[in-house]
Amino acid sequence: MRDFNIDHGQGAGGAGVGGAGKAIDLTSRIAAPGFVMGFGRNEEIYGEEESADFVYRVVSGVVRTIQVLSDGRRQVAGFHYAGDVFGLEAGGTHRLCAEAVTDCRIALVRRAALERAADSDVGAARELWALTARDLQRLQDHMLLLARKGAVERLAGFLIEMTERASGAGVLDLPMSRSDIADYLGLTIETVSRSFTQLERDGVISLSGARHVELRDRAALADCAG
Amino acid sequence: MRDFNIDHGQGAGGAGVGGAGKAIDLTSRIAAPGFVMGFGRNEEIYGEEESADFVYRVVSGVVRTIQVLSDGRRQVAGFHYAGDVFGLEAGGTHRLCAEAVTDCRIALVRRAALERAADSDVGAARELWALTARDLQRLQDHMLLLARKGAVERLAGFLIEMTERASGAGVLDLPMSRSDIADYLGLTIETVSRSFTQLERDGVISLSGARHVELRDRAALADCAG
DNA sequence: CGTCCCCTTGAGTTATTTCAACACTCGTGG
DNA sequence: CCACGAGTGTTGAAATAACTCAAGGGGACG
Repeated sequence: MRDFNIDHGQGAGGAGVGGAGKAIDLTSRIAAPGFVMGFGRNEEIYGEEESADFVYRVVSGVVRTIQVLSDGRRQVAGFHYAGDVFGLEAGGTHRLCAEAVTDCRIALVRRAALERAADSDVGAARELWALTARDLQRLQDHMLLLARKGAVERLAGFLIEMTERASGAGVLDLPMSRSDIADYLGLTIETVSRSFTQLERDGVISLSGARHVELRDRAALADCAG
Repeated sequence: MRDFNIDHGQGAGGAGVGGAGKAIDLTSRIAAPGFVMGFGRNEEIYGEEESADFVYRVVSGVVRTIQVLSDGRRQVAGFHYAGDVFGLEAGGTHRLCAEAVTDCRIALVRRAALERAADSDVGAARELWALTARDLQRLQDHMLLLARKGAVERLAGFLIEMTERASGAGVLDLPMSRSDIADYLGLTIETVSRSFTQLERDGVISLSGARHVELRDRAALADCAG
């Protein structure tokens, strides 16, 4: 977090949040004097073991949170899209690190401000809890995928998850690399690639370039996901 | 939850909690008029999709929470020992189901009571959040294990996790079956069994019966866990 | 003493990884 | 404008880890 590309001002107004009220909006209840920073592709937003002084919200772009094993094996814990909050910890330090998948703008909120808000406002406290609970729930589903599903099932599950997040347009845009997908799904890039081709051969999806996926048969895709 | 084996009274006093203050004690801050129920081995405590009217605390015995895939594939999400709280949901329904691994006694607390407490007492609200956050953290570690580790590493990781929970005695007691362990680690019972034998061959552990494990070389075990 | 259940072990199969080669895209500089 | 190289994705062939199927062992309990 070295390069200060600060975009001071009403960090709230930006892109992404509003919408159908689905995304929990940290700033709706909490008077957060957030400021916005820009990050370039693959830039680190915060590191593992760093003290968790801030909570982050994606204004635009995509972010990944990752965990690294001592010997270098990497696990992508999740992808975060516009409106998503990440980096919220109950304890004092970050357990994952966060990196920009694409160029992105991130709103920062001081953790201390949230603590204060939670201490006085019951609704705010509940909102923080809900955010953590939502992460937990997503992780449970992901755990089932990792523990019990085959390569094609995992990829199908991933595509469905991404459809739910990105705009509902016919063509799904995947800003992350094969390597990111592989590390999210607990596979190798080769297996991810082969699974893509298999889904395409089966007529479930159609690829145009590596990052654009057209979902031809959503029911079949859901089927593949198990 | 059909067989009502209720053991009314001061559900708080029971076994398990106290200790070194490590376990978060739901009843310390929250005046919970909990009551205690007994469950037999393999009995269901609550089911998936059941409405989450209660939160549970293990008084004695061991509990597993599980997830089942439509085609029957099973995933054990976690094991819960005396003092552990489980079944706490931010939403209204249980996402997992819970079963008794051994005969056990479980303290039940009305969810509504907790909600009320959280609305008036900031500390209680924070405690609920902390419980969820702790689950989340454990799940992140587990996800890394599932996604990126080999069979022996997974088993070693499991044994270390269990040592941290059970009493620190030299011999570790594993009340759960090989099938439970396999479903927790995303393996088959055969692979779990083979991994046990390999750790024994390598002089890391020593088995006496299937459920008693002596940790001969804890450093080597930690090594195996990666 | 026999039966049941669970655990272990072996042998063959399968899914995924590993290693290696090749194709595509996209800037950069000649 | 084309050649080049780096980065990224795909494909093939061989190796390997884990799974499946099958058989046998041992303890608990009637």
